[in-house]
Amino acid sequence: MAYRETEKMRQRKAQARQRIIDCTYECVANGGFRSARITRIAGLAGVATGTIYRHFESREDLFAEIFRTATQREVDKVAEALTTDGDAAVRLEAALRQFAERAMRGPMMAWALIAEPVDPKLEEERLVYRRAYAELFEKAIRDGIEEGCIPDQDARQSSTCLVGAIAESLVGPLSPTLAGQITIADIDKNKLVDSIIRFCMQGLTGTRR
Amino acid sequence: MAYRETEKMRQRKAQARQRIIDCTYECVANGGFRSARITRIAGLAGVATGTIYRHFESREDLFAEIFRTATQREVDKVAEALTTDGDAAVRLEAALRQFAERAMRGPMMAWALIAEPVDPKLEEERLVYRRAYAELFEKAIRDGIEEGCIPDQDARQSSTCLVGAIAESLVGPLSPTLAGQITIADIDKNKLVDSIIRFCMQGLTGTRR
DNA sequence: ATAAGCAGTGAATCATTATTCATTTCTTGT
DNA sequence: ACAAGAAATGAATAATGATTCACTGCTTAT
Repeated sequence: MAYRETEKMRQRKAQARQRIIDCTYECVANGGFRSARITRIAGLAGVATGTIYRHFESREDLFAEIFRTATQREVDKVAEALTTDGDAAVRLEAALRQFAERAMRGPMMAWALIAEPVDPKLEEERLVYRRAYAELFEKAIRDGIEEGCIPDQDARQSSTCLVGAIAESLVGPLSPTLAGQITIADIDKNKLVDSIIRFCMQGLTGTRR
Repeated sequence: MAYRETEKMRQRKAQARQRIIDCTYECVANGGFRSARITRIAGLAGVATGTIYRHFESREDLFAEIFRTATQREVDKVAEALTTDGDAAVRLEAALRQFAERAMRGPMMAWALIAEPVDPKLEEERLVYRRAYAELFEKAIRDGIEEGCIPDQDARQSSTCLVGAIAESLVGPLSPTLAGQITIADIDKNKLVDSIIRFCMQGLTGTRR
């Protein structure tokens, strides 16, 4: 035996893997999953197409990993927003705002995660992702019910409605035919986010403000 | 000139075309667009694959037509529900209920129309379709604002939220991996529809009931 | 009956990309 | 320096289904 995997090699491989991930992320953030061809990713990462398959089982697998990573990043941000000061209703509002605003800041990636037509395997990941958001919201709603700042309701159902209302409201503005071509003014973005949130908070609290 | 298209022939062609449409509809209602292969549709309709192309430009075109037909049927039903007696809020509630209940009655078709990943051209049709719903709701909301039974708000934005909240709430229960395998009891369906609608109506009116 | 022209046919073609794998290049321990 | 293995390569392959088109067979008007 002459060759034995060494630390240096392990690192080099890890780097290549990371480079592939980064380049895939970039491709997706640029044109969605559909347009992210293996050859293009390989080219960007400076490896041969075959090399991709030494690091990932398949294209779907690679995409699933990107999806999870990107998702986790977003979900974490929303979770973080839920830790701000204030009662549960205030925290929820902050979280909803975080969700919507981040989506508008990276529209193509948001579209890819929320609405782009994808293969069944990725679609499953997407359901997990939407569930993750819904669960965060659900928890906050329950807290609010306990605190008394949100009236009693089916927290799970309401959280699902929240995710749907936001996602639907964003799909139009995020659609890649529009995004990039039309630049949505910041003031419009704010108005959009505000009105989404008003609807959502009313839906939750049954209270106008 | 010896052959001239006659009424009989025109009808026969129209029949073939209709048969193709019907069979495509059936395929889609059974397994969504993705699984509706041209060969299968042709087989069901009792024509050769080539014949499909004498009636439709392409698969996408055929699908677009099915999509529009199926959509129109649904939108009409919702529009009809909006003509019932009562104030705008009551009418809206009836419409939302119609939307949700019909979706649960034909889950696979509903999924195909609402959530199935489809090609870009169909995706465009889908946006039109969602817009159509949103516009109906929007009109009703404006009516409600005038009547005074719904508080002043961005009707367009609210209508979008309504569509999103309902669609999202249904996606889980409609998902084809579940639908057909798990049979949702009628009582659960009713509960689901009720809680979706409660959220939506609160979101609109800012009033608990 | 016949010829002209259209409708129907379905096997063969095409297009698109992900994936493979025989070959080459690089690493390592002796 | 060398042999043993591992990693990288990328041209060739595979798989999938939509679409085509040269041909067959009806319909029609005379």
